Amino acid sequence: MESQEIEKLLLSKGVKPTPQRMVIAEFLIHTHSHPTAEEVLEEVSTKLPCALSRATVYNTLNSLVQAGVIQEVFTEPGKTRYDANISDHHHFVDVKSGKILDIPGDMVPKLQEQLGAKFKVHSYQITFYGELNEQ
Amino acid sequence: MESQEIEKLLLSKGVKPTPQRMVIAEFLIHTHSHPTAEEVLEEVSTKLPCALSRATVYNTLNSLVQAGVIQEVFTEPGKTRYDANISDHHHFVDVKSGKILDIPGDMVPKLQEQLGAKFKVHSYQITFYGELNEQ
DNA sequence: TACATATTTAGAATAAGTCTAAACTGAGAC
DNA sequence: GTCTCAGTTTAGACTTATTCTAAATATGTA
Ligand SMILES: [Mn+2]
Ligand SMILES: [Mn+2]
Ligand SMILES: [Zn+2]
Ligand SMILES: [Zn+2]
Repeated sequence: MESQEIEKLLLSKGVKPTPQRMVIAEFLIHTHSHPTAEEVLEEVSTKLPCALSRATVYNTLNSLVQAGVIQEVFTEPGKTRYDANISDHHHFVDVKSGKILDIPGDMVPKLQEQLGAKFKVHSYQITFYGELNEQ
Repeated sequence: MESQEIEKLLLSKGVKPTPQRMVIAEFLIHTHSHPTAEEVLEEVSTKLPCALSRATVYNTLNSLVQAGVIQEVFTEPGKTRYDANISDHHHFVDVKSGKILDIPGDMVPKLQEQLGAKFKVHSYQITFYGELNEQ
């Protein structure tokens, strides 16, 4: 995605595209690594001429979640990860490498209607733990 | 479950049933509330004639997870919850009350085989977020 | 009893995340 | 062009969940 498209995306979601927000959003949109806030800070601060504070990283991540530009991913205790892929998808944790891969929503059956009348499901999240097979 | 059964359970899993471990295991086995470590400490320390330290609560919870007597449940960032229900099941978070309910595994289709040859799934966890309907 | 080992303890340390109050920025109003 | 003000960023303090540490206790065995 081009920088200009990202700028338009933020504007369309009501987030003012400041330089700090732009570089964080660009990083998230261009990676598939599901980084933590700390990883975002490390990666992004090198690409910036000026300093970038921890508070701004957290503020920006929370704003982008709020605005629906990115989502939080919980796969392990004590750490929140961030994901610019907001399409219908789930996650596969390779327990060997710790890598987190996207599993498209259509690779699993739809579960929205499975729980009957008692539960009104807004959303659901499947986390798979396992190993990537060779090749 | 009787106290003696719980004692046998711990012994069978190689966990020595000390008084602290017993009272923590009993509390977890008798609740459906998916408590945090802090909640376990609060609840259990009132039932004990002596003091119970935070470290022992965390050590015991980790030992019980290790031994397969209980499992960790991640439904929100920054908090680990504990669950003595180790049967095949998933979780429903009522976003109004915050309550976490068990969803038996057979209420959703089996997903083990869905991901094809590339992924070897050891386990998976579905978290539903939504509302409980009336009645 | 004596010794070794496992367990528990209080409190220090760490790490993720939030809050605060001051400094900075940029878009109008004049 | 300066003034003003709301919004943003900042460094660092703070909070909270969890782990670590080193000393004290309990347990099991010889
Ligand atoms: Mn992608
Ligand atoms: Mn039950
Ligand atoms: Zn993803
Ligand atoms: Zn459960």
